[in-house]
Amino acid sequence: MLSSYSTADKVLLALDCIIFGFDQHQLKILLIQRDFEPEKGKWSLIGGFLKRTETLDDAAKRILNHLSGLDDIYLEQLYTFSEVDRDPGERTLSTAYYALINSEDHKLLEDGDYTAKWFDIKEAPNLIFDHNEMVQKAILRLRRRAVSKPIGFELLPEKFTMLQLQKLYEAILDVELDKRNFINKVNALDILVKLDEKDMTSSRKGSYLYQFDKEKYDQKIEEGFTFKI
Amino acid sequence: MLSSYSTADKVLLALDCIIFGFDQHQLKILLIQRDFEPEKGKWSLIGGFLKRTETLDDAAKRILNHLSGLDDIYLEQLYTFSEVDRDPGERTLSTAYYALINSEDHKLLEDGDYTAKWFDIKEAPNLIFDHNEMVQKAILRLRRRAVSKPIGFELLPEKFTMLQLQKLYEAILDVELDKRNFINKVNALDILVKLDEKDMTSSRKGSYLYQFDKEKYDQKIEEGFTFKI
DNA sequence: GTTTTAAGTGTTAATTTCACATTTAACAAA
DNA sequence: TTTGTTAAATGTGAAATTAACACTTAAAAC
Repeated sequence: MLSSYSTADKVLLALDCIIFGFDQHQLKILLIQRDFEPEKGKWSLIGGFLKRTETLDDAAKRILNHLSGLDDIYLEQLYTFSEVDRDPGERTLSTAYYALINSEDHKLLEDGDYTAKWFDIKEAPNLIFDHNEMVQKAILRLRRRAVSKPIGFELLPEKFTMLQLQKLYEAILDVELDKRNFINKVNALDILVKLDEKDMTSSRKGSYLYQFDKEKYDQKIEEGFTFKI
Repeated sequence: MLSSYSTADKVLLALDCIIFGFDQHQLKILLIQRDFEPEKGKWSLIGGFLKRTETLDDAAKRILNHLSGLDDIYLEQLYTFSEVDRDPGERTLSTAYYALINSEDHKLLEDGDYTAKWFDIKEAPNLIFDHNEMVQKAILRLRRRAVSKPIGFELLPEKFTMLQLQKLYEAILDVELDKRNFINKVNALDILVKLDEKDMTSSRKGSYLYQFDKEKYDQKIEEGFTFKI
């Protein structure tokens, strides 16, 4: 027998964001140290509660916008966590989202409620509630997505070198890649524009900068192309 | 500023199940015709509301058990749908799950509240709310999962022929596969047991029955094996 | 014993992936 | 202005995987 609306229980629905960044070496996540109860002083994901008048995507955007001032952040819903006692306060479910931001370009906003800090995904502190589990799930999802969708570029500055792109994929996939094979593969995709501009910070010779060509990518997708790294 | 528990809104959380079956030819989904309001008479997924004392997985199992009497059904959380006006009744979010059941072995239970019926995924009627979207997402998820995890067997009887397995994958992936290549690939996985028993219903010669060997699969996974069809 | 029907089986070509080392551009130092 | 230094740029061949493809066999029906 299906429950009717009237007899069904209402619950609090929270939303937690795993915010990924990349610092040219390691994949990072942004965590906050809570200045409020419960679990004051502990590290956690950035989160908030869903409002009656917004979708989960809206709520995720709102929370990220509040943190960063940005509203063009890559976001994807991950999973809804529902253990009965996951939050010791009240019966609360939480839908986790993950976000990809270019941590170089984007300064984070200050907020009296918390201090935010980037952590290497391999060196993150223990988190409250089920947030560790959320992070693990997000890493796995990011790994699967990054090889089948061109979302990695969200973590890089608009212009990047091939080596940066390679290091990014190495960090996401937690593997070492061969330079020539990687470049050959990326070039074969034919979705990057090689600029006339060089990044001179890393060597005397300088290395060419590239840009993701979204229009070209979209067109190729229409023609049946599949992205695969 | 993060919302505190006290000011946060509570919402109804529904749960809808996309129940997949396979009839030797086509991938099917189980739908019900609602005998109750709202949307009485229309087709919809099987669903219910989350109770305060259960997890989403629990709720999904409860709903499926009520329908089928079974409690060993393959289940996976799909996505949480949250459009503000997705349910015209009350502000309701819905977490969609998909389930795989062997529709031959398992008789469905009767229920006064609705009539349940199997539909080819390609011939399903229009559904209420955002249920069409849920089904589409479930099909895509099933496609991705079925090639990387041995979940297809959940849709087959315990003993099956190679042709049945091939037809199943053809139905899931919506492609035609080459018989010899498919068998070679499956045999190379080395996770099936070939029985001494034949299915004589389909030909004079009869075709050998196979069984999925879960222990062997689990052991191979531990040794670093990856399933891939 | 002949026919019928679906089951069962293997090889080759094509493509993709992987491993691997030398040359080049730009600046710095002599 | 030559030489040294450093990271960037570049291609090929072997190995593995995937894709294409057609004939033989077992069992029952007649």
